[in-house]
Amino acid sequence: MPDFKNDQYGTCTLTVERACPIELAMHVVGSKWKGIILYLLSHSPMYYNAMRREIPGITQRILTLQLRNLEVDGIIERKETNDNPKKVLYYLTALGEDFVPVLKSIKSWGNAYMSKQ
Amino acid sequence: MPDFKNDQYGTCTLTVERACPIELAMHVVGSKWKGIILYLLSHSPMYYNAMRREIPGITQRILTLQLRNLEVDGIIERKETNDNPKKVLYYLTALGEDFVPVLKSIKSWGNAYMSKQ
DNA sequence: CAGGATCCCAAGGGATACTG
DNA sequence: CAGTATCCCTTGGGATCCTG
Repeated sequence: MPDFKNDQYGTCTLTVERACPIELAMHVVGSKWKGIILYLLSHSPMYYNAMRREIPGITQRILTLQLRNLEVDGIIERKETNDNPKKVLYYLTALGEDFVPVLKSIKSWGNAYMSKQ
Repeated sequence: MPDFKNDQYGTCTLTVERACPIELAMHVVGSKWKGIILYLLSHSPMYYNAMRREIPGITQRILTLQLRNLEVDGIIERKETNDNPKKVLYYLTALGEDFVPVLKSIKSWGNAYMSKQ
């Protein structure tokens, strides 16, 4: 888990709220790829390469990086199998599952947005 | 309005969906400050400097930049008064209003996240 | 009051090659 | 299969000063 006492979120100065749940949420999930990754995992746990195939534009480095970030932030977990070659399964934590409804509302708004262009 | 035919969202290659409403939504609102800005505007229209005061960490350049982006993307609108010196009022469009429930769910998840640290 | 202009920096992201 | 290792580049964001 990250140490929020020692980063920007520990000393958030926004006056409308005593803290910044929105900025915090944006920090955790608001990158180019995290939304898609979480959307995939909201349907079922997935192995690394399966995820890669479902997100054609992403590179291995970036996918691994984003997965690590989500893991550190407690949104997902990874589990290695004993197979050879080994496989790594990624899945949502309880916190990650809690985010699924948020993701759904983001998705439906995105769809409405696209239809209005 | 941006020309989505000529950017990445026009040729999105994600296979799970024919298009990427989530990536699109993240693109539109997923920056460090946009969430806060929209949250403020969800309560009431605001003048430029009032917004600045409510978001202490932001610089003028960045605030203006984010407001311009949101305006181009059709999420907010700006209206100048005839006062001297002039004032500029920012407020949500219908599309922006549609995003408010999304923002609320993001906020409540963020609060839950913070309480679990 | 609501910005524009300039300069600068760090982070996120991308391309490619390699490996236990 | 699931990553590392390098190298590079663009973008978001920040600091400071100036203005109609």
